[in-house]
Amino acid sequence: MAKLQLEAFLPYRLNRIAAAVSQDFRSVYGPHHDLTIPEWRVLATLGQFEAMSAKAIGRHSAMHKTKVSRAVRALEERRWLRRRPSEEDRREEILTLTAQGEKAYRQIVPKALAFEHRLLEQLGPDAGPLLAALGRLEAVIKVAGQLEDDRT
Amino acid sequence: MAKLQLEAFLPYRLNRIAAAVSQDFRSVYGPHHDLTIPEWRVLATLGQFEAMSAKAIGRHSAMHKTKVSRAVRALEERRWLRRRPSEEDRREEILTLTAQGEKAYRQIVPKALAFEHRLLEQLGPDAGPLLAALGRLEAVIKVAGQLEDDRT
DNA sequence: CACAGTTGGTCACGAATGTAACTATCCATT
DNA sequence: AATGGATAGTTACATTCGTGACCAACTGTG
Repeated sequence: MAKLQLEAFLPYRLNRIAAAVSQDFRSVYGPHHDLTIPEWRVLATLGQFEAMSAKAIGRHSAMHKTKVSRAVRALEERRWLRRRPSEEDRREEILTLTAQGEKAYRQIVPKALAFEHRLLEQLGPDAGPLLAALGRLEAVIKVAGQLEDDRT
Repeated sequence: MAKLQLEAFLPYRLNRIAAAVSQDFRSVYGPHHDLTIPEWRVLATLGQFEAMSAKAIGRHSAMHKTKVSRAVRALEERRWLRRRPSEEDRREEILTLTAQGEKAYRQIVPKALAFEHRLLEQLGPDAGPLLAALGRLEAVIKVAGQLEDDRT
C-alpha cells in the first residue's frame, strides 16, 4: 500500500511549524498585553499605516472581515484605537491608534523584531535560503489560494 | 517610531503560507471525501501505522486529545475505522482502518503526494533549501513549543 | 434621477476548538 | 489487598471562528 509519512508531509510540517512559532511568539505580547492574534494584526497594521479602513486592514493582514470587525471592537473598548467617519465614503470608518495604542505598539514592536531576529539567528546559514523560499512559496500560492488565514 | 512590516514578519508569513497551502491541499481530499483536517490526520496516521491508540495518534499528528477523540468518532461513524479493546491496557482502544477506510486512504495518498510534488516543483531550486530550513526550524522550535496545532 | 447591483461593516447562527472536570483503569507503595 | 497518584479517553462549557443574512451607502446604467 502506498504510504505517506505525515511528519514529513509539507502541508503538515508548515502548519505545525507555523503554530509552534506563533505559540512561541505569543510570549512576546501575551504576558504584557494579553492580545489575541487578530488584535495583534490590527494593531500592527495600524501602527504601520497610521490610518486605515477595516476593509484595508483585512486586505493587508489577510483576515476575514468579521475577524477584523471583532478585533477592532476589542481594541476600541481597550481605547487603543479610535474610529472616525470617512469623508469620501460614509460606509467606511477610518481607524487610527490612540496615544495609548501607539504606546503599546512601541513597546511590542522591538520585542517582536528581537524575537524574529533570535529565530533567524538560530537558523544560521539556513535563514537566508528560508526567506527566499518563503517568498517563492508566497508567489506560487497566492495565485490560487487567496482569502484569509489565522494565527500571528 | 520603530515600525514593523507585518507582511514581512516571519511568524505572520509562516501562518499565512501554512493556511494557504492547507487551503489548497483541501482540494485534494475535500471534493471527493469531505474530510476535516483532524480526520485527515487520523486517517493518515492509521494508514501509516496500521494500529494505534488515540493517544499515540495524538502524539504523532500533534493534535489535542479531544480533537483526536472527535475525529476518531467521526471516522468510526463513517465506518472508516474500528475500535478494538486493548489486551494489555483496558483504558485504551486500538484503532485500525476498515477496508473502506483503507480504500479511501489509498485513493487520497497518491493525490496528496502529487500535490506535494507539484508544490516542490514550483519552488524549483528553492525546494531543497526550504526543506532543510524547515528541518532546522523544527529542531529549534520543538525544544520550547510542544503541544498541538491545526490545519492539514 | 431612479433603480439595480456592489461594497463596507455588523450581527446571528452553527461548527470547531481548548480547558477543565470526570470515569475507568493502571501502577506503585505500603 | 488497599490506597493514592497517574493515564486513556469522553463530555460539558465557554470561546472563537466562518457563513450567510442584513443594513446603509456608493456607483453605474438607462
